[in-house]
Amino acid sequence: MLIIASILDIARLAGVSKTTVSKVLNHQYGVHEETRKKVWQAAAELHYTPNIAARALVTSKTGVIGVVYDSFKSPIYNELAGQLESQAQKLGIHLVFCSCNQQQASKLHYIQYFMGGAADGVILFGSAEDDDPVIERLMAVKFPFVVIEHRYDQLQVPNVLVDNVGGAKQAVQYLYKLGHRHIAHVTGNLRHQVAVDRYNGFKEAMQTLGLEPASDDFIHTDGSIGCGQLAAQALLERKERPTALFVFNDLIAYEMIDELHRAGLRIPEDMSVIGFDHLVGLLSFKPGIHNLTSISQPLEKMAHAAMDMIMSVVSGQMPEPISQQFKPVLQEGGTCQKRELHS
Amino acid sequence: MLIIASILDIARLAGVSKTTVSKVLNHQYGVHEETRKKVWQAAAELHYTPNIAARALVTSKTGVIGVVYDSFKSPIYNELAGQLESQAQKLGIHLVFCSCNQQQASKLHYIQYFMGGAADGVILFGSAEDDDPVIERLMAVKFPFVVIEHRYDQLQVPNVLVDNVGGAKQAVQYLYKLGHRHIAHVTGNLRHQVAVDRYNGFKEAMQTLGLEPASDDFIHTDGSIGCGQLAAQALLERKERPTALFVFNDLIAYEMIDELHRAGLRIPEDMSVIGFDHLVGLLSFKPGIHNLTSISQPLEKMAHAAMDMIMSVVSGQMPEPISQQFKPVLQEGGTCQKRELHS
DNA sequence: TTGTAGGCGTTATCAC
DNA sequence: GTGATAACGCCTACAA
Repeated sequence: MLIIASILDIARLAGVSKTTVSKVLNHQYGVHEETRKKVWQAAAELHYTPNIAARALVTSKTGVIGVVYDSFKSPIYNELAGQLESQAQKLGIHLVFCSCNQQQASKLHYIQYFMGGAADGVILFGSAEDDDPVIERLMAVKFPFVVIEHRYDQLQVPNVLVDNVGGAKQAVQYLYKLGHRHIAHVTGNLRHQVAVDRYNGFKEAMQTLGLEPASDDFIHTDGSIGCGQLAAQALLERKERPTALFVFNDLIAYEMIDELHRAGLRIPEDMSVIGFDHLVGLLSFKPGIHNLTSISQPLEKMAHAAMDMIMSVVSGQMPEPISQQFKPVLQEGGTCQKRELHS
Repeated sequence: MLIIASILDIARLAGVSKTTVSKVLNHQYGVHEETRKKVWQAAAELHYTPNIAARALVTSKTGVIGVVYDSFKSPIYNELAGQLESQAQKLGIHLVFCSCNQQQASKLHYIQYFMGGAADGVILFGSAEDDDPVIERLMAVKFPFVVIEHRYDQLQVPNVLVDNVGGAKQAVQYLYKLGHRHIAHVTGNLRHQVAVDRYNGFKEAMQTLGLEPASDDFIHTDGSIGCGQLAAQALLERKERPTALFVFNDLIAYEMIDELHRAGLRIPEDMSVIGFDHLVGLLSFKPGIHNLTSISQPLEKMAHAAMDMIMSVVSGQMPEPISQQFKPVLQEGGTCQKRELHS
């Protein structure tokens, strides 16, 4: 039922051979002006659409890079998507995105789809701990890929990431300078490398400062929507509360602030809160009570680096350096407050 | 350099023919148990990845539906993406998303990519007025597609949409019942059908109620980030202000509220505001001062309908009905207030 | 300047 | 149960 015309159809209509049509459609050299016109006219008339499957089959190039997400739900991913798009547009290549909705099987399927000729390379986004089979697979067949957010210390994997450990340390040091001594950490899903890194950064910074967080100064979440409410409730139940919170990311921080607020706590008077990601700019259109203090990621630079990397991997050379780490920056908002030390 | 194994490689390693390998990998019937085992083992050993380009070439089926956005920037699109993903997962098919960043040329390229064998059909998202060449193209070659948000009264185009005219009318009637008589409308980008429909709905409802909006009761925006600030400033400059605003969408409404607030106006005491899209649920993690009153779209139902439609179009039959319209629902928040009539 | 022929990796038809 | 062989639509030597 589909009436997509092929080169052969054009050739017949224009009264020339397939080769000539192909030449006109691509290289455009060594063809008579007359013939060329006829071919273009026939192509237009037939609404010719090149079959990229067939073309990819013979050239093994599609001009497309696939991007695989864990989920479309996180605003930070969306922001990065926009940045990647801009870069891609400049480079004249095209990006297609997909989300595996946290399902590993689905992720593998998409990878296969891309490996099997739908893309020249993939950008993997996220740091789920069970990503390893996917990475192994890609490495085994030497399919071009770049990872964003995950960290591979052993393997030679092209990746761009943010120094999450350092970012967490910055947060702790900042709170310390403000006079806070009892600081709690609300973790993300520790099955993701990002969450582990921020967790470790927190612990290290605390130890360096001579502070020993108690076990209940770690409030664990799974990073899902609504987990901030639960975390806040857990916090509220304690008799002795910390004076400051370093929260895995802004989403959770906002959720917690909302819940703490509801319970009558004032931010930052009763509790200082610092997040991660610095989504405040992104959400500026929604006027909030609080302008969250947060650690920001240089998304534009990261997108740029990731695109450069994938392009060079696709063209056959390992990027130099193979891994790029970016420094996050603390952005002061209005959710942290100085604290007198004689508390 | 890529070392992706083919069926031929497996055949050699397993000591059988290509045909047999193909049978094992797909149909799984009429092959000896012994042989089957050998083939699977060889496939695993070689990290076999089917070449979907080649497969698509002969079967003209990919199991993938392409989704084309105007932009990744709008939160409502993301929400819908999530819904579509859920539906697709249930149906066992895969979705890849791309955004043309408002560039028509880019959109055409993606369409060609999908038409040329990367997908079995496409879902088009948005209602830019210059989409027509894309639609024409798809119709000319009878490539399966479904449109969300655009409205085609003349053409037989499979589409799902929200009754934007009706939604706008609801908003006006609601404000009228609250006692408002001087109502202004902040438009979206009128080059998009959605914006035009809401604009028309507003005008019709006003006329029906015997209210005649002045020309400066229409504040025009292009729908871009930051346009709400400008709209609010335009509003503030006027000597005689309306008592209520019907705003094209929630983003703009939030931006305006923010700006009006800054200028000392209280919402809803000094100005009632109603938006469209009902993003409040989506942004619930960021505690705001205001819980916006808004017209909500039944995104889940729409995603469901769109997926059903594209599946039936792909399988060769026109969906019945060819167009599905959904009713938006007014969700009361805290940004609209009763107004005494003796103003 | 133009045309012929071969092959990319897969599936499908039809012999053996 | 198994294996040749012919497409699918395209590109690209190489030949005319």
